[in-house]
Amino acid sequence: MEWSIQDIARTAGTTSRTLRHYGDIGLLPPSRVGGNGYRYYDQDSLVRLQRILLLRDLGLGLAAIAEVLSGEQDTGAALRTHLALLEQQRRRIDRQIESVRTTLRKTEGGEQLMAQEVFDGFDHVKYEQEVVERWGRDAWEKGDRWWRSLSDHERKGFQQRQLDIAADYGRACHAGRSADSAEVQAITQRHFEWLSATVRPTKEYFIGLGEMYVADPRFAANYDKHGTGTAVLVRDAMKVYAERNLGA
Amino acid sequence: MEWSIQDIARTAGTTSRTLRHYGDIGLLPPSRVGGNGYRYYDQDSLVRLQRILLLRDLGLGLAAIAEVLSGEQDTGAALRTHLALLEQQRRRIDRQIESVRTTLRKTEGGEQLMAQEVFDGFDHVKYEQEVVERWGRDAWEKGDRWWRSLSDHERKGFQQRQLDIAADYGRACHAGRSADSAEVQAITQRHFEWLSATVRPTKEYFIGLGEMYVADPRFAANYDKHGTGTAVLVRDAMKVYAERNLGA
DNA sequence: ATAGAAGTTGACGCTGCGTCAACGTCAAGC
DNA sequence: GCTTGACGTTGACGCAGCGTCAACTTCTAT
Repeated sequence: MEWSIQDIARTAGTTSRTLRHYGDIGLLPPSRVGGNGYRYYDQDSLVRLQRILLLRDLGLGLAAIAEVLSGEQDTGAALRTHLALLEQQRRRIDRQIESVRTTLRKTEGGEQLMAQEVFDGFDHVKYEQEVVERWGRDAWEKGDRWWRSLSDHERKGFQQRQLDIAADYGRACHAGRSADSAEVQAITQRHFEWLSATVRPTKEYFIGLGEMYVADPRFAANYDKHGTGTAVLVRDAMKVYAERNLGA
Repeated sequence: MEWSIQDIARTAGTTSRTLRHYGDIGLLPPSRVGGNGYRYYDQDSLVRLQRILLLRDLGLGLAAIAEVLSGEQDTGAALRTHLALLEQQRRRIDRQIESVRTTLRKTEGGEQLMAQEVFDGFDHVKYEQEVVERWGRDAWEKGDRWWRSLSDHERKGFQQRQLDIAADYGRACHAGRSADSAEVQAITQRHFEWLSATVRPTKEYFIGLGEMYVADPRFAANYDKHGTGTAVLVRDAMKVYAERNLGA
């Protein structure tokens, strides 16, 4: 028995375009092509098509399907590989959903849509290269191990303390305090302690970090959102603190 | 302050190609373009870029991001829409994972990779149009309601009985029984009863169904996998059964 | 002055078809 | 025998979001 392209398309629940596509890429050649160029399909074609569509519904790509059907790859292996891939996707989606929910809560709570608490949140993977360049691989690895060792709760707490510090800087800035004022230096003291949780900052490190805060808008934005100029104040305060309290 | 394209790309953790793309589509134009064509970005650009990347990490499309950032669409609404979309995707993935697992179990169990137990598994949605054409909308809706009313367990059982019947037909065919033999007619009796669970088949319906089994490879394959010619035997047996037992 | 790094503008590639466009075929009715 | 309409064909573009050459021009440092 032989069917036209539309016949096959309809019975299999797909479209003629798809069939021509499968023909073009050699996945499902017509069993016969008429002198007029018409494609005709037989029973075997249809069985093959069913398998293709089945695998496709499972989410496999056409290339993978071709491999399975040509027997180059056994079905079980292909499915297991694909399963792993699907599970990975699912985790990704789950993470995204979580992130979106969080972001949603934040924006609904009136917070600005801002970059994550960069660095202060230690997005280590993303900034690994940069951190390594600036402070050396040792510092990176140490910080990373430490960060990973924390529980979710601890991480949140750590970030929260950072947010509080930033907010306090902001208020001080708004109140017109100078970088070397006792008030600001007290905040910087907390800032220093907060940072000490990971690496014991040296004088240069601490000053350099301060400069980073203004030079790199990713960081600056996190402070300046509490008022323009806060980032500059922070930098100066850190410099003063370092020179007063950290040995050469 | 002003940065080159690479500076921005590095600090934001993306590539210059991406930035040019965003420039091309108007999502993030450079703050300045030099006489030599070089792109330069300022602090505002970077903040905007951060927001873009944040939203992108949440999975939003560039078009959606553009809307949000231009203020045409409020962030909350966009995020909620997106959240719904993500959840939908997750359900899809979950279903796929389930299907792949099932298929995997089946193929590992030695079963052939075959099209699902078509029709006999009542893939109603897929074949709705066809069923309606052949047997009318009433029959469809009745069958559909019935099928939906079943539990998963019941559905499996129903499919299993069908598989058993098909296998028995296959054995009878292999043994050379004729369509009007008592043995085959006994199987057909079960077949009829099985079908009666959904619609009380009329004579014409039952005969027509038999013809469908051979005319349509989707169905034929499900019988002929037990041996070539089984589908034909089934058709004939059904015809005999209908004429003997079903009133005009 | 010259090398090498970094910049530019195209343009193709990838996935899986949907969707025209422009044109040939075939069965049916007048 | 001609028209009509349904169905067929082969291109080719479009889509999302950049990666990846390619072929040049510019900046920077020696």
